[in-house]
Amino acid sequence: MKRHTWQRDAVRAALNTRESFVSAQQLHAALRSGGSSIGLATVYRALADLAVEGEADSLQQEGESLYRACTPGTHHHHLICRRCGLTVEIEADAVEQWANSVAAEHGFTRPNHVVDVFGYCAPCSIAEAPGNP
Amino acid sequence: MKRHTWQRDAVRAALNTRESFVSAQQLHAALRSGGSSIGLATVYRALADLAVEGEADSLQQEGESLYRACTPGTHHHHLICRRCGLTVEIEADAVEQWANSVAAEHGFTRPNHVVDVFGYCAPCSIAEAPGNP
DNA sequence: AGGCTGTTGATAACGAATCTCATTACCGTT
DNA sequence: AACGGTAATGAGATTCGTTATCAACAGCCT
Repeated sequence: MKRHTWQRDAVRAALNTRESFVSAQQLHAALRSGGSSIGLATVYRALADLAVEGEADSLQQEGESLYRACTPGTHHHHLICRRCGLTVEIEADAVEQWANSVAAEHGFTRPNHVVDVFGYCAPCSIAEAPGNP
Repeated sequence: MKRHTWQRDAVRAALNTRESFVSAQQLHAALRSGGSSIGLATVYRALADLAVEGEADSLQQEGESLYRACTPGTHHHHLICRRCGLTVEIEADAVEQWANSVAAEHGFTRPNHVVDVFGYCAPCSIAEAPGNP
């Protein structure tokens, strides 16, 4: 049976204050520096649970898992700034259908897909323009 | 200046014999058990180079990097069997354009994208059918 | 052949993530 | 309100993929 703890709430709350993907370690550090005594393992467990329950999205980058709060119940993808991490949720019905049909064409069943778009957001495009180190 | 060594060739050759994604460690083990004395670090370096030069594709799964030989010079994505790893290269012009336009719509520049489709290939669909453990 | 220098490989070091297990505290029951 | 079982916690140890170190080696140019 599943229990309600202040630690889970703290992780969920901390995740909701951000609009970019963060690692478990970053979140743990932020919570600790905010005065919490939460443990690292608990942050990992809470994030994994949130991802399973559909309250958070996760992606892997450079060998670590990043998490972000998401609007539950909707299937969506992400547009992510490679520089500052700013993330926008995007819908892509056309891509969903393409993925399903390309899988079917090759005899694949139970299709899943990973679709993420990376780039430089408007502010970061200016900041990192050629000649602006 | 870049030098030509038998180790790089061995890694490239080993990669070309496979049509699924493999980890650096798997490749290293295969090469060693094939009589080679190549070092693990060298396999990592060779794979990283091949990926940069466009001779290999890479993806991250469960915290490790997997590599696969690819047809150089073409931009493509992958349809990957979650059970046996069988991989098919797929073209997706429509998805490229969608990615570019969705990035532009939100003011993002220099768009990249990660698009991979996972599923069960035909043989594995049968092997893992509900009721076939 | 000689020498410069990029490459190799055994090992150490690193870091993210997980496991262990004694302790804590949530929550339905009484 | 006290109880008790039991899921959750957290400090530390552990695992495992990957990278750094550095002396020895070997490719390539002259």
